[in-house]
Amino acid sequence: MNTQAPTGSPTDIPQHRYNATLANEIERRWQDYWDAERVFWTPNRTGLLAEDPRGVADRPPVFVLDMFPYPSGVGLHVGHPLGFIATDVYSRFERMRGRNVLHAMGYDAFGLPAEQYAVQTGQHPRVTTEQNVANMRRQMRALGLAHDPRRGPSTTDVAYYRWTQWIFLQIYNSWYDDIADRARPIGELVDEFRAGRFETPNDIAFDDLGTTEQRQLIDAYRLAYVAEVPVNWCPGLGTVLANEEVTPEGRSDRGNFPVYKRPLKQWMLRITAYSDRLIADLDQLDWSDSIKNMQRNWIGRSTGATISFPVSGREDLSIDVFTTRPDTVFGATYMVLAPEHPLVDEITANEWPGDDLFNDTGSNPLDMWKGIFGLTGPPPEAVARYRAFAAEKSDLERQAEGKEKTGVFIGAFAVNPLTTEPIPVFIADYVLMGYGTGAIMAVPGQDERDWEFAEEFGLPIVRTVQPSADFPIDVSAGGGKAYTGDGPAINSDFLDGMHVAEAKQTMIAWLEENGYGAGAITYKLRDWLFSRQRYWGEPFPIVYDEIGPVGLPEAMLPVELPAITDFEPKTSDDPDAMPEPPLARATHWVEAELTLDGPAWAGYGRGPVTYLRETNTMPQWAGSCWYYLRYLDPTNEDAFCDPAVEREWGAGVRLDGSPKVGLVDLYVGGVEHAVLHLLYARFWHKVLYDLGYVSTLEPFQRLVNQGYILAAAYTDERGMHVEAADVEERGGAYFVGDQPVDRDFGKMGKSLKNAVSPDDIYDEYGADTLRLYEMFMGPLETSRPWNTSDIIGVHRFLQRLWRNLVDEETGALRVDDAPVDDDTKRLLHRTIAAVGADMVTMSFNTAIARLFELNNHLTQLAQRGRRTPRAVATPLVLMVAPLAPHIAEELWSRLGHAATLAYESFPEADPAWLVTESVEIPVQVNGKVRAKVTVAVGADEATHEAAARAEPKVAALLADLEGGGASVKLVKVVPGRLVNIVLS
RNA sequence: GCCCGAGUGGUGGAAUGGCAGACACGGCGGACUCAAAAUCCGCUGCUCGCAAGGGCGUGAGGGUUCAAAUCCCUCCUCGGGCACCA
Repeated sequence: MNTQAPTGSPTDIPQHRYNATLANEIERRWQDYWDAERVFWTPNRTGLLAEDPRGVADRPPVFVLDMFPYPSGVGLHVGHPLGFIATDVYSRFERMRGRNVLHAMGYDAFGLPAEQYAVQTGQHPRVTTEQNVANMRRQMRALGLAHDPRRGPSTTDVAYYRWTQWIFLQIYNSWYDDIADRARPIGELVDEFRAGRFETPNDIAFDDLGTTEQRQLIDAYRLAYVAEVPVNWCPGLGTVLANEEVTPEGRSDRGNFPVYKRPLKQWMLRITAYSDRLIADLDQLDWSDSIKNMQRNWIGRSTGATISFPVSGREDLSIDVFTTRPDTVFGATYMVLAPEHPLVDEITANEWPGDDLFNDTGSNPLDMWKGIFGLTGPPPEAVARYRAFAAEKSDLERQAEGKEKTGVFIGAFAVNPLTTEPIPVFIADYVLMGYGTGAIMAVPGQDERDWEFAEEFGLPIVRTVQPSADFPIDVSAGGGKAYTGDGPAINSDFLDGMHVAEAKQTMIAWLEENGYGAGAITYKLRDWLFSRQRYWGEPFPIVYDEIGPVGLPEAMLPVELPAITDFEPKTSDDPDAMPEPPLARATHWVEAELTLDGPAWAGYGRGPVTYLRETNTMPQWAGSCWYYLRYLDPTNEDAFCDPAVEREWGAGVRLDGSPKVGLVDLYVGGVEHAVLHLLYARFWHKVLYDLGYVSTLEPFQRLVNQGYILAAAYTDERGMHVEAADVEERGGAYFVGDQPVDRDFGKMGKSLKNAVSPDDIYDEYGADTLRLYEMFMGPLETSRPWNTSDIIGVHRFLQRLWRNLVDEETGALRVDDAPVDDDTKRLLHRTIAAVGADMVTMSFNTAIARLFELNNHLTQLAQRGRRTPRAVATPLVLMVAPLAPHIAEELWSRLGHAATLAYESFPEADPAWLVTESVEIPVQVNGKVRAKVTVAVGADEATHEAAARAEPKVAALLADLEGGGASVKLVKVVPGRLVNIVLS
């Protein structure tokens, strides 16, 4: 594998051969040069970073962004930098296309691993974090990534998180105006109350309300608010988690600990206010359909209606339900509330209804309705028992039980407003408190879940949509199933005969007219749980008095993390343990005597008061919601980003030339952030947009999700992974020593023990080879297996490229200025055209293939004793530069250029050399290629046909076929492409 | 179950209606060498055939078309997302 001979004298190796030793020397030298000459310092047009020695600030702006990494202690493996290399190649290409390119790398450095390491070692997480950042910077530098070093903040920098806190305050100090459909400053809400445009409680004028009432009224509108909500409490981590951080199995995404639903007071961000805009604006983004679909599904918009069902015998009460099928109300034969629904306590009967209720049905289903929970006591006892049963079940158990329906009748009845019949009310855990109204009308005839429940509990089933002909129409319990398709309404009075869409419309109109409901939209998306009981995160800029939370004035930022020694959140196996954040132990910090000037409705103006600080911290997503904005203006101490600078970078265009709506031109990162980071960041950006701090509607215009690098992983007889590096192949089987092992493929990493370190690749081939190999493996978006033995191919290319320009023995340039033959010229310009086009679409693998072809052609010239023409060497080096920048800089320098090629123009193809005089095209007979003929470019169809018929093989075949009785039916000519002669 | 995406030589992949397998790895053969490495040249989808040449071929089956890896339908397999969301 080593490019040097393992034995033999050193004189065997030409002194100036491009091998790992030379590559490493070249790479280090050019990395030093780029730093020293500030080659990749990108100027802004205005503000603090406007210094512009190269005069490029007025070029069209392009902002290229990577999802910034978490600075882990274990360092990079070769799977990590795939996206970083791709954005680097693209950035360098765009710079050579005459753009002003912003490309930088920051660090997402708050979070659990640093904190857990701190817990183990007692070392402050800031220390390990900074070490890890330094280590990662070094590893990135070795790859030759062209980042502006001034623009790479860490989210843990106080100068950075000060602005994270500031943005949180903007969110806190805002409310969502549903009429204007945007966020507005909270002071304007007070204006609306004072002006009487918004109703106050009991119609008391806003200024006549007590301070507490004023504050509670206003707080209820804020985009950041404290609420007691059922949250995902993870005692094993000692913290609560966002829905997005909980796996479908009901465990923590990180650590895989069990997660329990508990009502707790927590900070929430009102992302649901943006549900519609988060869906609608996807249309203007250049993202893959799959990511857009994932976001749409996550937000989960459903249209339908809310309907009120009066509670029998309780004229003051009704049960509100949400349904997407208002056309089926005539088939609603029972109702189900979520077990924790607040109405349950109010309407649960004290006694089971008497037998007389069931006389007309002939049989008494009460015992079935009571089920196992209602057998031995009155309804309140059944409710209590069922609630205990449902709460005890973890989400995992629910999953395991599948769709087995459980529940219990609560002794109450509601009235179906359409049939006017009383229908029984149940509680069941298949109805979720968190969605819709937490209650449903059950329509077993048209809903599979309701059907199963109805069968289980002996409830009546009424079909209200006529099933299509191929559908089992047996509606008896056990005989049929729910019909969810379209068809004419039946058993539905005034809807009968209408199809679903029309029936829905008609029913909604009826409901609105008769006061039983209205059209409605619901979402699966919940508000964002924003508190974490951890140390290593951003402190909230919030204090509490006896009334509630108070936002700190901007002047009091940053709120720095207090120095403590015990970083560990209290973890437990006990689901009933309460969260206890580490910051609560910093008692001297928690208590703060402050004078906050401002309006009383915001909690201000109380003179010097001792407040208690918020002891939760923000989740890791906070810092990553806006880091790209800080890249624009990283040293600004007066604003998170100068609006003029944001406008400058937001003014670019999309690939098709139309104006962009997203700030970042190209964002590359892993698909694992499809709904977490990407949704949160869009939400924050839109709040900042509404408040006038940014000019762009969206953060990320074009998104590319890179695939993973996979690698062979090996398991022994026990199924344990073994170090892939220790495995040998013998006769198609795999062994560690004498032990046979099984091979499969998986994402490269620590857990599968199949990581390959970039350092090993540098040592053996150099960074340019690694860059080129990762780009050559396949399209950026697809996952592909790492295969160390394939690297030699791209390494050979670089060696040949070097050899074609530099004499391996003497180190002299072997380039001359003799005229270039036409074949070479045509190939050069075809290559330039193809590579340029591939760079735009980031098809780097095919761009590299084209460069191989051109270089192989030069190798063949060399075989014939021809030196490489300078007119080819120059553009070839420039085309290689974005992909393998170190060797390109070195060759560029040896070609006699004094300065970096980073700002040279990317070669442009001369159209004159792209056209040829004649072209070889296939001739098909009956759609099968039989021969090839050469025709002049621009020849007419008749000439094509004549040439095809004149071709000996074709002529012979035609004669043969015609002799057999066939005749020419059609001659299809696509000029310059092919001729197809069809006989029959 | 629902929603995406993918399936092409021994391998990674190319071709998005017009010559299937560009480019690369691997393999085979050759040149150079005492020899090896490195380098360079040639061949390399399967199959029948001494050859010339023929047949087959992009997960399976069907369809549209002069022409399908590419478009449509049905199915299979793999990957990803969601999942009692009313």
